[in-house]
Amino acid sequence: MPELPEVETIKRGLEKSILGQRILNIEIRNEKIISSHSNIRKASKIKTESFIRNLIDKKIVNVFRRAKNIILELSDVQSNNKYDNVCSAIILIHLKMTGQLIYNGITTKHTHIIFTLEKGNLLYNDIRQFGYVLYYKDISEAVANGHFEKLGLEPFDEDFTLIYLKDKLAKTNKNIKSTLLSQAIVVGIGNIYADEICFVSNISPHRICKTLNDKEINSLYKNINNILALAIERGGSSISDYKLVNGESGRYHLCHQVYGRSGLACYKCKTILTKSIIAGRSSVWCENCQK
DNA sequence: TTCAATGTTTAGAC
DNA sequence: GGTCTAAACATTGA
Repeated sequence: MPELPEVETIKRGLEKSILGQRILNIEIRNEKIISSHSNIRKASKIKTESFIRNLIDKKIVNVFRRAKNIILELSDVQSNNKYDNVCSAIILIHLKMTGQLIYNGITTKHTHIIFTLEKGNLLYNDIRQFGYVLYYKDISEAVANGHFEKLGLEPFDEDFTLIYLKDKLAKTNKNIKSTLLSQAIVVGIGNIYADEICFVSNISPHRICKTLNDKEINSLYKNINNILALAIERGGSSISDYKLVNGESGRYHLCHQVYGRSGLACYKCKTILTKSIIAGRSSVWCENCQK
């Protein structure tokens, strides 16, 4: 569930709740979460101990988002120098399908990590356990370990221009739905927002990118920005497990035009919405409005 | 009991 | 090399 609007909402929630706090204790209930995917089966006691040793007593000084990743930047607090906020570690978090970061929540059987901070607890919950919470010395170490490798531009980056999108799509021989999901051109769009963006742009999810005309790409470009921005404004879409850091639900799912509406009438033309499987994921669209 | 669910990566086929 | 599909990860709920 967490796509860019949800991850951005969580990032903003973390800024309000945990920024400036020191990590007093860390309880790891599920070691798998702190091992990156390729290392899943190498989880060990040593890994857990070094994870805790590397992070404990440090202060959370920055929260960043890159694509659907959340990065907490930490600094040492041994010195009293208030300017000594040099990054001494990062925590790289990916929520995948069902990860949650909840401040001062109630632990459940799906709570895998508990960070005890000076003023409260931060819980990492994850029903399906696909997500991860990783320690790295710094961003460059994360990059060296293969993170952020095939990511395109951030949709709100000034480099993400109409010209850039046109140029990339003109070279892409696959359909628009799988292209949006791939993160290769623009990051942050998942299954929900891909369907919503295609619908509002009147583009079928099956359309091959290089066949899109100028008018269609203009519309796509505008709607990528508008829909993601509006969804952030509404705190994201809560369709199953997604919650804000304060435990509340988002409100953007109330605005969904097509996601989850297969078999129901199109809000624009009343045609029954169609469901196709594209890139292994369900896609809901209107055969009449989307060409 | 079977199927599908928000993300990402990988393997194999063409 | 490009692109497609299926499968993998683990759990829940319809």
